Amino acid sequence: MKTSKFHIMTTRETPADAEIASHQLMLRSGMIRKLTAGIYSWSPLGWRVLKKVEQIVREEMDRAGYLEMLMPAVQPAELWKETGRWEDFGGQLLKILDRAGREYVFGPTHEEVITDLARNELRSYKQLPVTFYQIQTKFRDEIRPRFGVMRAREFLMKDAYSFHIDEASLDQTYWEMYEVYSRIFERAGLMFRAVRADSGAIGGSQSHEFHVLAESGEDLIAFSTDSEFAANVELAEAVAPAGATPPAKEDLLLVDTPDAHTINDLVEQFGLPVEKTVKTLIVEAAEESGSGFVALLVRGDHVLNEFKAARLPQVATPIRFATEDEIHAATGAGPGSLGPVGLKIPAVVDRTVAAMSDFAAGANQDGKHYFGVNWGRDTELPEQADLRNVTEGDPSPDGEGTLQLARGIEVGHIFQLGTKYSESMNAVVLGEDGKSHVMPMGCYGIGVSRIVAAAIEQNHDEKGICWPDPIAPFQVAILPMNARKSHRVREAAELLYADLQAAGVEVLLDDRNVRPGVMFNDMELIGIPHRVVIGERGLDEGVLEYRKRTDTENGEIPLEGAVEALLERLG
RNA sequence: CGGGGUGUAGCGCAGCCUGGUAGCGCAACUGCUUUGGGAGCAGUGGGUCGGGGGUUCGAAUCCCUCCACCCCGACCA
Repeated sequence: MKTSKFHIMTTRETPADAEIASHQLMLRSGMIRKLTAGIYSWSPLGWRVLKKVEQIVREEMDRAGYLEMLMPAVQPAELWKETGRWEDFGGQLLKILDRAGREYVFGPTHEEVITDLARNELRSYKQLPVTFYQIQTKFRDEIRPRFGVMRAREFLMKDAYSFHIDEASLDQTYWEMYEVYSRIFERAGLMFRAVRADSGAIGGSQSHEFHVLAESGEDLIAFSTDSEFAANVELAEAVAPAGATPPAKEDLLLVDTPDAHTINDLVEQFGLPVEKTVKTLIVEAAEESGSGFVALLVRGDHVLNEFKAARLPQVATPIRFATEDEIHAATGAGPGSLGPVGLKIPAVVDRTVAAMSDFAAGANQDGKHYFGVNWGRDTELPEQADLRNVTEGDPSPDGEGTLQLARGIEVGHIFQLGTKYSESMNAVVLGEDGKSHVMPMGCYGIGVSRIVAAAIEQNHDEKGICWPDPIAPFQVAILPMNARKSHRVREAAELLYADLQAAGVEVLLDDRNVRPGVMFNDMELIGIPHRVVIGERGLDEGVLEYRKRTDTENGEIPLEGAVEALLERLG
């Protein structure tokens, strides 16, 4: 491709409403253009990248023996009413009417359609297991679309669905899919982690999310230094401290702390180590507990995990923090002066807190704290539970290694659905035993368009995008210097261009009559991984200038055999 | 859905408070010069000032209303 024939639409200025790097760079490089909130056009340049990702996904799915198909984007409401999701899916479901006033949805996902197909087509266990997939535009009416195609309303997704005679078969395909997904992200050249996700209300089902690691990720994940363990921070267990609680060394001391209303104040004003402080949070109690409010205690530098807290039988669901007035009424003190000693309401302490000694906490009197608090001696140790978010350095819940934290962008999700849809839609086959069996199902999604944005988040610098080779729109950019004046340069560029194309390389020749700086900046912004500069100077010496996008220094390759030399570098 | 903000040339913005015939930078187009890191000079084109209504001799500017977009939150997991 030549730039003169390929619509390059780079911009120097950053659009005002783009916040994160990938969004800015996709707009500046001209990969996408916004049509309306959360809905984007993909330019010829962007489309090349999207197709690359799509093709990697397709090849790996095909290789695993999964069957590609295409389902309708527009689906009748009846199917969604059958599974109850017409109501349950919520506002993200885009409902549309046809001219006769019949109700439809624009598919945000396709469990209903595929299950309908399966119940009509699948009759015998001999046809199982089978996995169908499609790569298709989905629409979810996000409450707040943002970050460009990262969280768009319309997006490209690969969704797959598997059908089985029993749970064991489902489990087998599930783990197979886990490997397929891992290969896909590896092939795309991305750093990723498979993260165990919440099995949640559905219970017992396996579920993993695949996250591309990037600082701007919306999810915080914890993973072990030494094992495969990885989990969303909100779901990772904070392991109870090993070893016995250190013995008390200090006496209980009531201290005037008129200006200390937060843990920070306490640490700054009294020079206490934050690990020796405890904070007390008051939430509404479950009705049957009859106490009105419950205190939750975590170490000063720890963060209460609302998921974990909400699961406590003592705590009302949904979880609600007490107001300042309620706290006063329940404890006799303000929120900045609460603690376990002399507390009038029931409390639950984090397991880390339970193992602390000689710590500081509010005295339940305004403007006073106790220092040197010890369990048992100064107050009864309340019930213990895992209440906090894990932090970096915590032991891994699986006992191997310690936890590290990283931000991730969810680009894939695999799930053992079980019979949720097959049961409500009566998708059954005859088994070997001659009886009807409801088919357990799995579903497996990959956000194809999101991967493009995630890849940029993970691979960019101050000049622009740094595509991993496998998903770059072009592999090589040829920049002729002053081609207008130099027929030698022009000819050398055309020759190399033709030779690389003949060798099957995707190459972009910048034949625009623009200054070199423009070419350099555009090609770096667009992120083409390999750059060849052709100039009179080099031709005199029989060399071409070569530079990898992520390198900081220029290299040279001999004009003689340049194609072969380049092919080697493309890997 | 609640709160906040913004809509003026393709992009980024000023003008609005204090009403008087719409401007700057970048981009685009033409010509000449220039060509190893976003060129210089000269010239040109481009605007329903988000839409509708009102006040006024006169509205980008003031008032009402609708719409769109952005940010924070809630929701969702």
